[in-house]
Amino acid sequence: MRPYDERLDRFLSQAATVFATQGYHSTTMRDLAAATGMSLAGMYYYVRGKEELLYRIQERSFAQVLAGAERALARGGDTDPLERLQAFIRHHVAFFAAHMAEMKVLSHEANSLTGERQRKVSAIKRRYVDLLEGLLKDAAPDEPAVERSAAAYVLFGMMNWIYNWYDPAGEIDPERLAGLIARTFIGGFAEARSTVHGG
Amino acid sequence: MRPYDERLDRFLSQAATVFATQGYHSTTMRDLAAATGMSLAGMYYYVRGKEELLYRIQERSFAQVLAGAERALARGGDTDPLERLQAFIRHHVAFFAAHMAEMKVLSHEANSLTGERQRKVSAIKRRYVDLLEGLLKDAAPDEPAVERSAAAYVLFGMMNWIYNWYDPAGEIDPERLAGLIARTFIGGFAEARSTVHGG
DNA sequence: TCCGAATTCGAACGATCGTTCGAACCCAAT
DNA sequence: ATTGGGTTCGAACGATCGTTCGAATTCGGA
Repeated sequence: MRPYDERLDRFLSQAATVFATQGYHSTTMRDLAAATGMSLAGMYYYVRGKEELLYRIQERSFAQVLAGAERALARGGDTDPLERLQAFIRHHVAFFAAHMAEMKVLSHEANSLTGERQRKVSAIKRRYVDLLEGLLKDAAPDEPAVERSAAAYVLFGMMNWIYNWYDPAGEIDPERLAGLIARTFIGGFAEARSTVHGG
Repeated sequence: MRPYDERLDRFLSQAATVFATQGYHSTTMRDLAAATGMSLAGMYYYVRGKEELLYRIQERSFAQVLAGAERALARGGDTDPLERLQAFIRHHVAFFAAHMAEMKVLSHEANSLTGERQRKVSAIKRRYVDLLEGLLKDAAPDEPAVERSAAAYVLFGMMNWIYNWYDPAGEIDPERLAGLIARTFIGGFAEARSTVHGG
């Protein structure tokens, strides 16, 4: 990897940490200069502007989590729909916990991009949501599409909200949290199915 | 109600809508003036500044949802822990759906306040979280406090995330969504308990 | 050692922000 | 008609923002 790319990567990671802590809009380019040790003008050698910086962070993180999820599903080799669903959840939570800053920026600043950049990130998000909805379709084929879509977002809510409260270094390690969420959703998912259609 | 208070209330509601749409930080006082029909300087007769405007919105919404939850629990008269938990969930989701703008501002701009104002809103939030944790304690007395706290935040994630995707005027009406979330969590909650402690 | 490209940076620009201030306006009571 | 407090507003201020530009610096290959 070229020195330029390494420095860019470091820059993106450091910026993600600042964005996660202060929020995108209240972070100034001067804050980023102070946090990275670069000069104010120097950052513009690596990035066209503040919004492209946010875009690069979001695009990189989303591509990673999407590729990671597909890898986790392929590696598992599972054929049981519920086990595949569980694998997806475990990967998402584990990745989230391991990359809190980037994932917080991805979740919390989802509407901070504009125009073409907004559209590009939304396209990746769509693929990721589709991936989960496909898993839910295999797990509950008789479910109406509307409820399945709602269930997908309910699950994403459980998982993405953790940037608001979870401390990866606290008492609950990421694997335990992933298990808690997976059991809560899958258990409730099965329960809801039998309740909705049976009574 | 005095005309002044009515105009203030209208102002807070309109401002909440703009904050919910554009985000707090990228909303300018000039945007608010245009949306409310007031002049730029005129708004300062009702509010000390932009941050106090956000504070008034958050404080008002949080007080409402907290009081509403306590009322819903008292009115229900339920003694069964699971039914009380369900009543809490139904109220929270229904209130959220009925006041999307304010609740989005409350959820998404939770860290946009500073100093004393931040502390005051956090204090109300603490009371609200404690209320839910108390319900969870009644529903699962043997659960360790750490897991119960995590479960509370997982539930809040399911419920508060809806500002990212839910359309109250869409195919799923609020009651149906509340039912979906309540069944998902309570079903999974029971499932998780038996799984964790049983094997 | 020297050269040219890659990289860094101090200093400044124009734009936009939140806020302020004093005057103007409205309206019920005198 | 006049007063006076409640309410609105045009205009401007100082601060801070993202960005730019040309010069300075660094550094590997000849």
